[in-house]
Amino acid sequence: MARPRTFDEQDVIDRAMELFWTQGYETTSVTDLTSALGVHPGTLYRTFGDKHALFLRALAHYRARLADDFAPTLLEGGPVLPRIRAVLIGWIDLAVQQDQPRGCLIANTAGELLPGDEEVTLSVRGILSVVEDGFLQGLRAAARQGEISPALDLPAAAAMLTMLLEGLQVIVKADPDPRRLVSAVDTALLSLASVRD
Amino acid sequence: MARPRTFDEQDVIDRAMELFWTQGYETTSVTDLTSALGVHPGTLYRTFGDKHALFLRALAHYRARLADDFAPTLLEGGPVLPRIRAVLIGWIDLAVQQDQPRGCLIANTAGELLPGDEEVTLSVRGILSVVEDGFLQGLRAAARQGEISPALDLPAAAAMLTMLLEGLQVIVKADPDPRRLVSAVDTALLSLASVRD
DNA sequence: CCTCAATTTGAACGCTCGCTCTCAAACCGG
DNA sequence: CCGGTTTGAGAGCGAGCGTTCAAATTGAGG
Repeated sequence: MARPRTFDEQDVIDRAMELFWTQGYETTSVTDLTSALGVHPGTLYRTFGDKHALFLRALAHYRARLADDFAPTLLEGGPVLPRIRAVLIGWIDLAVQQDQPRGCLIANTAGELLPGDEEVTLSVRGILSVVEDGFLQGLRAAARQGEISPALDLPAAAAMLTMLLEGLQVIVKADPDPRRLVSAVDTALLSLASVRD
Repeated sequence: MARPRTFDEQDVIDRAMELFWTQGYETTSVTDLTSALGVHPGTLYRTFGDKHALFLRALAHYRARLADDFAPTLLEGGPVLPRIRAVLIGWIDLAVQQDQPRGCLIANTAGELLPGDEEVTLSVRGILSVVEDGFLQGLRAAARQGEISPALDLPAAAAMLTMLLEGLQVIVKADPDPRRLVSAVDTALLSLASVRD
């Protein structure tokens, strides 16, 4: 029995995430947020607390999206390594096709706010573990199907792929030449498949 | 025939680089700089221009230090792959031994300021090319000495190692567990050495 | 149709930011 | 010992920051 909201909370969080992703945390002012989201300061602060809390919500939203897509895509069936390659290449395309490569929200956030901001550090760590765990599940499936050697240290290989992905996101912001990036990814996967027991 | 300076310009740049590295660009205020460097605002602005210009000087200083150390260390003689491993592990140790892992100035800067800041983007791109070129020289030496297959795409492998290094610097800020990082590096190098022609 | 809780609204707060300006102090050639 | 020039010192600038608050607006319940 009160006035209903004129905005959808999830939608606002999603748009805030996009803004933080493109511009970074410090660079995105509350004024930017209110004008881009069509939400006035008072509303924003009553709904989300403050800018920092909204950012944490945006990170959680990112994690949720990732958890829904990432591991399932890798495990859809059939050969896994080409699927891992497709995911990595997809990230490159996503970053390059923008007029300005915006990289990865996680890599950007880590560079800007870690390790000083403890809450954000915990959130980023959680998201990275989603990625790493996804890769690990994919690699286990690949080992079962004989795509890679069972002698491989799979958790270590998953960590390596996670590093490759995040490193990719750093490089792409400085020099978005897709070919070099793709060939580097191919070399990494070719190497992984070359390990014999 | 004028009053001499009481500070060393290179020393100030070096300390400013440390501060930017630890805290990030936006988070480091001019007040932080003046108090930590013992240089007053007026002096700082007359000597370096502004905060942004000082940051560019710090990046150039970082590049100079890297160019002096990186490739030469890789090419000192003997097997190269263990040397590449030592360099990567050295980066991990450097990041972890601090009370707070501060990662890599380049990865942090890329996350925070790229691609919006064009001058910084150019500088970061240059530094990354120093790293990548160093790896490439190392890999060429490794190929000559039979440590890796001549069938490997060496530029692609150098790009892959650069990504691995930068990705490492992202991960270490979120979860500075050295063992997982080291095993990931080992897996990457083992894989590279496993490629046959 | 009135009531009342929750929302929208936008002005305004205190604060810190990057930066500038003025002025005295320090040095060196003559 | 003095003139000229650059330095050190630090108070202070406007602008923008994140944030708050009181008033106007809205709409469902009794």
